[in-house]
Amino acid sequence: MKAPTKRGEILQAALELIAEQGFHGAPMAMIAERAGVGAGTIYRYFETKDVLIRELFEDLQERILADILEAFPAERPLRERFFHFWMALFRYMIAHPLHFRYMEQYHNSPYGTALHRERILGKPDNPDLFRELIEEAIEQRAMKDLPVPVLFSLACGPMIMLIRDHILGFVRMDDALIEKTVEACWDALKR
Amino acid sequence: MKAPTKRGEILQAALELIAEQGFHGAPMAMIAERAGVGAGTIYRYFETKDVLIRELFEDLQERILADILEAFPAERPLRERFFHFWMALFRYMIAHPLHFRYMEQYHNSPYGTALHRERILGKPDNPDLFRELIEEAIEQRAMKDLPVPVLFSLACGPMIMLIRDHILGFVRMDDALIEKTVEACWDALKR
DNA sequence: ACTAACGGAATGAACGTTCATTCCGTCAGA
DNA sequence: TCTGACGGAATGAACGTTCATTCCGTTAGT
Repeated sequence: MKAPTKRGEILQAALELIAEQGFHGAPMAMIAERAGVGAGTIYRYFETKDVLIRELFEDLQERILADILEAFPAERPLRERFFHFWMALFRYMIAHPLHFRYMEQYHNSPYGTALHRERILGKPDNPDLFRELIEEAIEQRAMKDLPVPVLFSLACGPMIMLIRDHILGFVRMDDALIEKTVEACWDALKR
Repeated sequence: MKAPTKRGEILQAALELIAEQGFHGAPMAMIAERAGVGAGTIYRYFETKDVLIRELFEDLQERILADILEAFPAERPLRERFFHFWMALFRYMIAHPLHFRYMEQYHNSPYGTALHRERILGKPDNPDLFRELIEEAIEQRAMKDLPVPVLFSLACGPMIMLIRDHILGFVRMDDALIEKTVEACWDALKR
């Protein structure tokens, strides 16, 4: 399929260890070992551990966005796009639990806060799909009259908690249940 | 008012450092310094750093619960109790941002997962106020027909995100906005 | 009333461990 | 033979924890 490059092996090893054990449980030596690589070799591809962590995050972010954008019904009504967005994200995370766990670790760390700040304040060069969705809905007066961060949290909050609970095995989210959940979020948002 | 005990000083110092900097940013030496205490002294009060962290969590948990239970309208209708619970929790966290940040750090760590498991599976000796609220609502058929963890996340998820955003200054939650938000959550939950 | 002995509380230098990073000898390909 | 990629031992900083020592309020003896 794809010839595994050294760089790729290192990223994959870091992903697995950090997702499963957190940043604590992923020392460079262990990442090297799992990647089948000398400890020093990592530094040929990543300047520091920090850079490795950040590049892995950006890598995953791109892959996730690409997945959601695939078959995105850009021309359909708002509600349909809202549903597509969340269903796709949910399914992706359930199919790639390591990606979710990594993103979670990343967000709950000093890295995460700076990123969140950019999202809230709407960094322009990063086309934030969900943010655009919300802003369009506000224009159409389809949503409750609440500040953007509140609307944002009404949708994101439950999703994130539920994906974690599913991955940890506390609840089984099948397609029907995901749809019902997205529906409930929509009820929270809609005017 | 209260004579500050050494134990209390240590807990307060740990709370501040961990809430502000995370577990990483709070080495024992630094906690000792801020508490105005020798490094070794901490070990007269807490067996290990682990124990210190856990006892601080339990201490905060108790204080928060006591605050919510104050003036809790136990005999009023479900909806009113739901509103009281979330309004009180919200106000408490906004008034005590360090407590919130500490709880967040704790939950996003190995400590947190075990705890969450107990909550979801319903450890009986810990009277979980919100869980009881949900279960009563299910009996009354006042809520959507969804599994408990889903209902749970529909309420908790947004609240947690919003309290963080408020503390980080991304949104200003005043009493009126909090009420509107709780209302939106209720819309997500109600049948 | 004064002092000397006592003992638990407190201290912080020192220890052992863990980690990110660097260094340098080795080896494969050109 | 020369070059640069590679591995893994070496390095030093940072951390949690320990322990020999100091400090100080209390007590017992005179």
